Amino acid sequence: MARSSTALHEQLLAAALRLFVQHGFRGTSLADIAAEVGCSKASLLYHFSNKEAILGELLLPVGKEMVALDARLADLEGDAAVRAGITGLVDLTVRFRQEIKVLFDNMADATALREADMEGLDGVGHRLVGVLAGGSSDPFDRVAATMALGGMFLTGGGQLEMDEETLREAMTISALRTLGRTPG
Amino acid sequence: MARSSTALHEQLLAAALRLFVQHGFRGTSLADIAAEVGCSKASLLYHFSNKEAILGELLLPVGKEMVALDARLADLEGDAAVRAGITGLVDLTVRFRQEIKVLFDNMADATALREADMEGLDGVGHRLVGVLAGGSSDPFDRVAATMALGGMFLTGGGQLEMDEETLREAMTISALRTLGRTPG
DNA sequence: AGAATAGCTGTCCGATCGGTCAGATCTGAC
DNA sequence: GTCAGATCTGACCGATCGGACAGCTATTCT
Repeated sequence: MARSSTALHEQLLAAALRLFVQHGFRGTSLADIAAEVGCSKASLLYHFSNKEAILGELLLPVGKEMVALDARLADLEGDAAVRAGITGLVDLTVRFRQEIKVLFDNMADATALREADMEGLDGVGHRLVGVLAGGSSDPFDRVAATMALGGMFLTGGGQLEMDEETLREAMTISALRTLGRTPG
Repeated sequence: MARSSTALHEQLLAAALRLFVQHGFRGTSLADIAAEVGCSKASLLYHFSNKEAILGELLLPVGKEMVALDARLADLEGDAAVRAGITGLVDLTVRFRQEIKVLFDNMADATALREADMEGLDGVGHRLVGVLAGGSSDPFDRVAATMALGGMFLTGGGQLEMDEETLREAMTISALRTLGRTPG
């Protein structure tokens, strides 16, 4: 077979993601990942320089998109910012269900992300809460914003099996409600 | 000093909780916990038969109260069940902020809980979603319920520093909104 | 055909981890 | 004082982990 090597690389990534979601980063050994795809541990370390590199390659796309969303929201204000924030977060959540769970579980371990150009990722959580709270620093608004944000992440990471369209709509409307805003 | 031994026992529990929240169960070593309170690893293992026993002693109270809440809700129906569910969850979340985070991070590892009389804990999450969804199996309702539930757990586990009364009120109202219900 | 390169593996290593154990120290009861 | 039991500790052990390395194989290029 011609490009079976590249195939293995992505098989390993998929297996790692699966195992990281199930057992956590620290709860998954290199041997586990290798065994999942039926290759040797040494072969795994041929494709990835070390364990953190797997995590990095897995989370870099999500991280980049979160930072991009964050930057996009910085130009907006008030109601427009809140709605754009929810739309963007719902989109991210639906597209990267498992990755987001892994990302937030292992934020502290993901040194690889910070060693990339991802320093911007650190404060993104707090800034998103700020946006969803409509810029308000009122405790009530911030709790609502944190709940909307947390709920989306947990719903996305959860094993809810339903068609993407319904999930998007349900998450959007529920989040708007949590923030005390009417849909539309 | 008289009962310094009992004091050490609880110092160890507090240190373990702190470290489990920060670095996770697997990311915390027995040596870390012992060092945090300045005693030897062997002394730690004198107070707790093994690492899981620490987790168990830390999570058993929360687990019991979650099962108790679950049982209490089983007798209710409709709107009353939803509101009692939210009240109960808010109460639990406020009282056991950190423990809940640890509980959900390490549900799979917490064999100790299942070895206690806590088998009832397994399905409690799904049942609570069912209650908050008002018994409905509509996908929309279940997403909203999951978001309200997830939001509360994440808000509670988060490091939001605010007075307990405000937090209770904000969480209750936000959760009711998420579920499309009017407060009061 | 032969060289070179990429892909893959078995084997080994140092570090760390959870846990054991025999013994030191301390305490209160008599 | 001394005895018993509780508390605490240093030293040690087997297992596991992340990672290094030298070599095997197959493909591709000249």
